[in-house]
Amino acid sequence: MSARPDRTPLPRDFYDRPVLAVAPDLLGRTLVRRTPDGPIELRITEVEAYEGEADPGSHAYRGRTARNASMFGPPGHAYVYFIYGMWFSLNVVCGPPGHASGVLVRAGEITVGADLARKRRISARRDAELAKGPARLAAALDIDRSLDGTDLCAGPTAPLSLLAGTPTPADQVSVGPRTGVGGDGAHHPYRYWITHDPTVSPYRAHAPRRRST
DNA sequence: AAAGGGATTGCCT
DNA sequence: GGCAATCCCTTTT
Repeated sequence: MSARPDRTPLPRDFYDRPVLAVAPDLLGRTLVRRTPDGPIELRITEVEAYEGEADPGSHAYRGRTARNASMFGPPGHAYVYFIYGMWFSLNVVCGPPGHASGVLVRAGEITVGADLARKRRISARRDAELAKGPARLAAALDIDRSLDGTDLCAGPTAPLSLLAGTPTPADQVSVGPRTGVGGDGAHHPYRYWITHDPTVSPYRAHAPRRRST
């Protein structure tokens, strides 16, 4: 028999570690989004690590701005950013204060409130597509910039929390290069997912860039 | 299954 | 001004 998911919030010190330790440890954890209509819960199946100011692929690379301020704050908080004119994505801030590292939550399985998620994800054909990809995940859970900076360790009245859930054994975790980042960083073990999980987003190589005229 | 282009706003140089 | 940690639809294999 499998153990029931642990409903205890992950403690602050869970996040106060190097991002490459935190990222794979987030797989299988439970993200809870509390909406006026009811809770939506998601089991995390895919994540990507961003190593702060030293990482060319990170939003923190060019230093602190109003947009990325949450990444420079204390660990265990959300960093939500707006991208491509229409989408939001959720990051979990980790590492000691000032490191500005975080984990992009890329995909997951909706375990509670699929009916609520589906209202915001009309185009999803199957339940596995509800949160397959970072912007889809944010849409399914009704996450936008108003949740930027949310304390993920807070109690059951918080709009967004991260519970211990069920950690994923190392032999069920796959590792690969990040999407969209070339050069040296491409070889680092930055992207983690639960092997063979149907909710993991398909790998896409870096899109070839078109020349401007 | 894979690949390409359009959508659409905010941010940084 | 140009691009961005993307998605979705269409076209092609």
